[in-house]
Formats: sequence, structure tokens, C-alpha cells
Amino acid sequence: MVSLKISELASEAGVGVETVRFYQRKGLLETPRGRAPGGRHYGSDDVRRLRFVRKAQAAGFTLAEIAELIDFDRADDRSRARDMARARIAALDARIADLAEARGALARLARDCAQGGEGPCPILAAFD
Amino acid sequence: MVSLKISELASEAGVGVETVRFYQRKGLLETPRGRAPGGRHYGSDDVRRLRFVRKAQAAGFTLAEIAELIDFDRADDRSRARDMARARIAALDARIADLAEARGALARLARDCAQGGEGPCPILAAFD
DNA sequence: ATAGGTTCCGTACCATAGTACGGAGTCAAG
DNA sequence: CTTGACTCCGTACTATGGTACGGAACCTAT
Repeated sequence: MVSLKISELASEAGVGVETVRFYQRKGLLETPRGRAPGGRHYGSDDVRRLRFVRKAQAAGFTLAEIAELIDFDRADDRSRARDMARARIAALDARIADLAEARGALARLARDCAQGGEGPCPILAAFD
Repeated sequence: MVSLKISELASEAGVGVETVRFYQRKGLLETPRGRAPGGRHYGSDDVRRLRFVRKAQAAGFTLAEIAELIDFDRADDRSRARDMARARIAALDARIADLAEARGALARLARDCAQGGEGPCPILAAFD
């Protein structure tokens, strides 16, 4: 059994102790209530959970949605998890398309805005 | 001269009146201080500005950065605008790559999580 | 057994981007 | 000239995702 202190758990996932405690309050991470006086606190399950939270966040899930996902995992509720995943994929595809479009507009801006030039460069027109 | 009311300007860009006023406070939009008693308020420049704000936001600029861009536009400061555009493109590329990776993880989750199945589906392991 | 480092816990505070509210003034129509 | 719609303005409140602080308890080494 690994037995990490909260500060070790936090740095294991690259977050601060306060963030771990914040996630505990939100129900995303377990608080080791009945912690034995020996001093052991967190194990590898907690590290996995915490890493999951960060990755799911990167995928665009809100913390509330991540809490749901964790519940579905506990309940082995696959269909709901699938639904959430599919909805997120659709949102992600839309978001990626938007960002790609914005990227194009910025590339145009960067190209047209010659530094000393006399050319165009209507910054406000970059997104037309 | 078009002459729009604030509510018309707002709906022209698909935002609420309160949002327009919020942008005015932030210096993103001009407040028609010396508005003539005739009642005219906003013109097509304001619509362009407001639309620019929304598009730039979609590109991931914060409102503070957008305020800078507007200043650069006013000062015709092309090199700074280019720098911001380039930095944003790099951030956008990184973000798009992250989202694409997350999409892959979710696609795996959606695929592996058979609804009634006995298969795997470790939701928490979706991002490994 | 005492000092230093942590932890737990609640509360408060922060930034970002709005959203809502209440009062006062103005404008145009009836 | 009053009613209703709208504006302006300040203030306050919301949600999200943290970040910080202060006190009390507890663990560890000297």
C-alpha cells in the first residue's frame, strides 16, 4: 500500500494541496475520514481519480459533469457514460472546428499585417 | 448613418444589452457620451467592433487582450498585433491538439463501454 | 516534551465573464 | 401631458475553478 500524504498526492497529479481539498469538497475525491492514527492517507486509487479529473477537465467536462462520470463509474452505468462521452465528442468537434476557423483568421491577420508596411492590416477586420 | 439603439446594436451581434454595457465599462466599446438629443446612438462601426469582440473571444483572447488589440488597431501598431496573433495561433494549435487527444480518449470510452456488455469500460481509465 | 512541519476545516477572497436590479431620466405616441 | 418603452448608471449578484488564511490538532524527530 502506497500511503501518500495529501501534499504527495497533489504533486503526483501536478496540482496544489488546496486544489485537492477543493475537489474533496466537490465530491470528486474521497476525504480519508476514518484515517487510522498510523498516518496513512491516500493510495494509488486516489492518484488515478485525481488524474482522471484533470484529464476529463482537459476534455471540456465541468467539475459537476466529472462528478457524474465518477458516479456512473461507481454504479457501472455504462449507457449514461456513453451518452456523456458522445455528447462531449460532438461538443469537442464543434469546438475544434471553431478554433480551427479562428486560427485561419489569425493566420490571415499575421500574414497581412506587415510590420512596417503600407499594406492593409485592418485588425478589427481580421475576423470577417 | 444607421443610428441604432443599444438594444438593436446588441441583437445585431447576438448579445444582450447588459453585455454591451459590460463591454463599454471594460473599454471595449464606446459609450455615446455626447449623444445628440435627436436620439441617434450607435452606428455600423459599433456593430463591427462588437462583432470583432465576439470573434476574438471565440479565438481564445480574453477581454483584456481584446482591449489591447483594439488599442493596437487604433494606433496602427501592426507589430504588436502580429505578435499577439502569432502567440494566439501557437496557443490555439496546442489547444486543438489537446482537444483532439481528449476526443480520441472519449471515442475509446464510447466504443469500449458496451451498454449491457460484460466487456471492459473502466470509465476512470478512459484517459490513460 | 517541545518545536517544526503537516493536516483538517471553515471561511474568505480572487479572476473571468457576464446577468440582474432599482432608480432616474428621456423620448415618442396617444 | 401622461403612459410605456427605453436608456443610463451604479451596485450587487451569479457561476466556475480555484487560491489563501488562520486556528486547532496531530505526527515526527531531537
